[in-house]
This record gives sequence, C-alpha cells and structure tokens, in this order.
Amino acid sequence: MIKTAQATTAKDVRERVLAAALGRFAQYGYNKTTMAEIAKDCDMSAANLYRFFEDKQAIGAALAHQTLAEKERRLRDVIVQPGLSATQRVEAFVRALFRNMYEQFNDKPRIGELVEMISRERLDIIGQHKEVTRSLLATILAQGNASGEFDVDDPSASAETVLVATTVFCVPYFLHWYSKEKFEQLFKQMMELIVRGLEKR
Amino acid sequence: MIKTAQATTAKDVRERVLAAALGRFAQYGYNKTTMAEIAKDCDMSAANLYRFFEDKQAIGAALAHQTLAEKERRLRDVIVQPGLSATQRVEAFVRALFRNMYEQFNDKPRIGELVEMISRERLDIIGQHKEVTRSLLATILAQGNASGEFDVDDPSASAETVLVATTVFCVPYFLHWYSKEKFEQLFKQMMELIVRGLEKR
DNA sequence: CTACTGAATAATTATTTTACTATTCACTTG
DNA sequence: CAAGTGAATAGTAAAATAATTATTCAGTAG
Repeated sequence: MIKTAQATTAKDVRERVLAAALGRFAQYGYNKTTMAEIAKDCDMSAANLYRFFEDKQAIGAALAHQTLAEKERRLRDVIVQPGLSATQRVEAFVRALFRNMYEQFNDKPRIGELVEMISRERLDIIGQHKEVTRSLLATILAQGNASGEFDVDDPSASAETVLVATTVFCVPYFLHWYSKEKFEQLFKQMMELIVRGLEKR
Repeated sequence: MIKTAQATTAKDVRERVLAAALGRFAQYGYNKTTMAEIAKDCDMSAANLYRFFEDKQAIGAALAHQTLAEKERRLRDVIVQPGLSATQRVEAFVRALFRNMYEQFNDKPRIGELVEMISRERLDIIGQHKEVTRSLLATILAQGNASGEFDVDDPSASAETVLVATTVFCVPYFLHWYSKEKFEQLFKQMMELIVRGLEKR
C-alpha cells in the first residue's frame, strides 16, 4: 500500500502511452509511426518509453490485446443476454464474430492490420483469444444440451468444429472473396446447416 | 482437314512449350524462370514463344488450368466410384479436396504457388473451377436426396455451404494453422456435423 | 536512488543505380 | 508466305548506398 502512488503513476503512464500509440497507429499504421512520435505525444523522450514497454512490438501487442479483450466482452454479452434460445445464441455469437471482422477491417483498417501483424509474431495472444472464444461458444452449446435443444457429445469439441466451419466469416483473409450480400446469404445457409447438425432429434 | 498437319504441329509446339515451362516452374518457380530458358529448352528463340502464347502469364495460366483440370478429374472419380453411400461420397469428396491441397503445397510447392498466383490475376480460371466443384458436390447431394439418405432443399446451395464450411481444408492459407493430426481430427468432427445437418430424419 | 535525457549504435527502411528479363519488331531464311 | 531470329525497348527486380528509426547506455537533475 505504501507504494500505491508510484504504482498508479506507472500504470497511468502506460495508459497514456497506449492512448498516444493508438491514435498514431489508427491514423498512420504501425510501421509508419515512430517511437519518437509516440514519445512526443506523451511529452517525453523516446528513450523513456523503454522504461514502460519492452519495445515497440510490446506496445502493439498491448493494443492488440485490448482490442481482442473488447471483442471477447461483446461475445460474453451474447451469453448473458436474456430471453434467447440456444439456437438464437449460437447465431448471435457467430454474427458477432462476423460483425467484428467486418467492422475491424472497414471502419478501423489500421487497427485490423495491427492485430493481424502482432498475432503473427505473438502466437500466444491469438492462441489465448481463440481458446476463450471456443470456451464461450462451448458454454452456449452446453446450455443448449441442458435445455434439450441440442444433443452434442462434447460441447468443447463441437464449439471448435463450429468455429472452423464459420472461419470464412471470422478471418479477414476472406473479406474480399464475397460481397456483403453474398456473405449474408452464406451466413443464413451456414447457420441452418450447423443448427440442424447440433439439434436433438 | 487440309490444314491438319499445320494445326497439329502448332498444338504440338504449344505442348512442348508447356512441358518445358512446367519443368522449369516446378524446379525454380514462376518468377525465377525466364522466357529465354523456356525457349532454349524447346530449341527456339524467346521471341518465337510469342507466336504460341500471348505472354508469360498465358503460359502460367495454361499450366494452372491443367492442374485444376486434373483436380477436377479426381473429384469426378469420387462420383463414379461404385458402391458408396451418399454420406461416404461426401466424405470422400471433401477428403479429395483436402488431400489435393496438402499434396499440392508439400509435394509440389512451386506448382501450388503458380496456381495461387495465376488465380489472383485470372479470376475467371479459379471462378470456373469453383463452379465445377460446387456442381459436382451438388450432384452427390442430389443423389443422396434420391436415395433417401439426405433431405436438402437446394442441392446447389447446400453444396456451396458445405464447401464454405470446409474451406479450412481446401485453402492453402490454413496449411500452417494446424498439424496434420489436428487436421485429421477436425476433419472427422466436421464431417459428423455436416452429415448430421444434411441427413433425413 | 529514481526518473529521465541526449547522443551513440545497430537495424530497418527508403532511394538510387545497375543488371536482367519480357516483349516487340524489322528483318532473314526456306 | 510461313517460321523464325537478333537486336532494340520498356519495365522489373537486385545490389549498393543513403537516410531513418529502434534501442541502448552513460550520464544529469532532483
């Protein structure tokens, strides 16, 4: 408790740095923003940044982590939202993944790039995120089992399968394969197939 | 008929050129082989190649087309193979797609690159191939309907959905996302889900 | 001792120069 | 005229060079 003031300060500085970096990255992209610029935005020297972050990539990683955490928050919302059947929840879940992908790379393309780029180096970050996503979807499937809607052996494995089947809707790589309308059509068809495959009969 | 001799010769020359180019491309890749090298392998000048092919890309496109035609032949084999249930045929079909992807990029990586690269420029080639693939799978689904195994409204649309669901197994992009064992496991799970979704109940 | 900086170093990235390669074409050869 | 070539052109990629930038560190201020 004695060190609260200093600890808080260090955390505050980190946050200010991240905010500055986010602004730069969002506007100019990761590669085109320099440590000197981020530092100037925080009224400090570039050297001083290294007292708070290992290196430039660590700043990018922290922001990517934030972005994915926000995404996970939205996915959790689907689970706690009241009054939905398990089927509707699965649909809402995948739709949230889809919307996130779409927004990310249309509204904030620079941030999308950042997450993609950092994910390539920091497999742990994307790996943990995938794990969280799967576990959340597994929860929905288990609820569906409990309510008698679904009949799946292993909710965790089935969640993984559903996520693989819907990869096209979640991975930016495919963004330009289909038009928005085509995506919408494929989404509907895919949900029918998947739900039919999960349902109790 | 009068011109048979000349026509045959022109076709023969094209084939010799393609054979030479295939050898070079397979060993050194598209970008690293020069028109001069292909020409030398055919005992002619580089300039003369242009009497048979529009440009270098046209040679690549012809080879990519050949490769995809061979793939389509294998897929057709699944349809005519006797003694399989519709379910087994769907499995065999997707497995053929998977194996093709795997072989292409492990055994003949250069050719895989070639097809990928040409497909990016010549959308017509890959588009037509996707159309053929979908139509072949639709045939299997329709047979399944007829035999009472499946119950799908629109075989063509369902075929498309199944192909989207199995994208991970067909698109080289994902080759390094999972180990061979993991792929095998995901494949089994995916087939269960899909077949369950197609089955009559 | 703690928080910081400017200047030095090591990597990366951008720019220019050079060397190759695709493509064309006027011109043989048969 | 049919089949083909060597040399010229235009565009690309590779190598060399210059300029930036990330990162470190000795040293200052408080």
